Amino acid sequence: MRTGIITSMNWAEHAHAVLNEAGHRRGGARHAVVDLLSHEDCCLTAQELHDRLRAKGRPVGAASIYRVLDLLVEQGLVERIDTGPGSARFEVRQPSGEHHHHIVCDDCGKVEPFADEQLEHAIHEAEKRAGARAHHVLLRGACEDCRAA
Amino acid sequence: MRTGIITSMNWAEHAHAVLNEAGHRRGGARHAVVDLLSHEDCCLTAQELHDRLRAKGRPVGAASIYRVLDLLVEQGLVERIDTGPGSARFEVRQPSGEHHHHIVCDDCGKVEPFADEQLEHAIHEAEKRAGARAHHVLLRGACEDCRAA
DNA sequence: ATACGTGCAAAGTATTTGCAAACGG
DNA sequence: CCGTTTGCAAATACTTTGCACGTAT
Repeated sequence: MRTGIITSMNWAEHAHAVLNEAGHRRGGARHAVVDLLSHEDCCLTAQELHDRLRAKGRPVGAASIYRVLDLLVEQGLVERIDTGPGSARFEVRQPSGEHHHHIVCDDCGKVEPFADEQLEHAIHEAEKRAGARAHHVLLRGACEDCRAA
Repeated sequence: MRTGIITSMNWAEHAHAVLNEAGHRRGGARHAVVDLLSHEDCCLTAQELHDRLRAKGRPVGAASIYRVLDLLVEQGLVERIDTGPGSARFEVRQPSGEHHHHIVCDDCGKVEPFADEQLEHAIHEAEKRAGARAHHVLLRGACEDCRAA
């Protein structure tokens, strides 16, 4: 996925525009979360967002992180992905619809992105048949690190 | 899915056999949970199990339910499915590998099963390519009830 | 008899909510 | 200025753990 940087700016702009449109103001916490998310290529947990923002010297209260994420999910700007117990993950939704799925390591819990053209096609067909409008696939298996160990 | 009743007995037997094999004794709580699960066609939350067992007049402590479920997942007898925040869902895993996926209603949160032959095929291909050994698909969209409303 | 299973209650996490202060437009 | 956003702390919801007792083998 080499498009992260290129589209990040677009997504951040897009996100602020949508929020503005919906009558939301641009506060510091929200800006920080949107900015951080826009530079990520794969999903993060609320905790990871919290930690990274603090590390960046722009700490944001946990509650605000959850509130901002809720808002973003509600506006369709972010996808919520439940990869297992303990914590939900959040990832930017490109307006183009371009996206990937995830493979979770059974052993260490690491989450990695993967994309598959054919699978995507089959899912869109299934979506139509079922009358759904979004989807997500989770694969499970040992990651390279754990396979080696 | 018309096979629920027919295979339930087999699965319950299978489950007890596997647990026995692994050196586990057959206590009351475990039996009650296995029995209930075996009669279900779709996934239940721990809370739902708790409630239904109580309603059946065979109350089981919440802790035991979680412990039994952990054990069943560990032995590959049950699949854990995270459909959203709040609670994980659990569903029997047929030894045959036969299974379905789920569609979650954006509105009311209801979870319904769906199966798709072609999709299943595409996923198996993707699994091979990614080196995974299990998968699960979640679709999202309004359910019939909510579409009507 | 003895180790595993169970239930209760206490402890942990992740997330949500109430509220007063800070802030954007 | 006024309503939104934020951060803190308290509250909640779900799940796990510690421990004493019950029970299967």
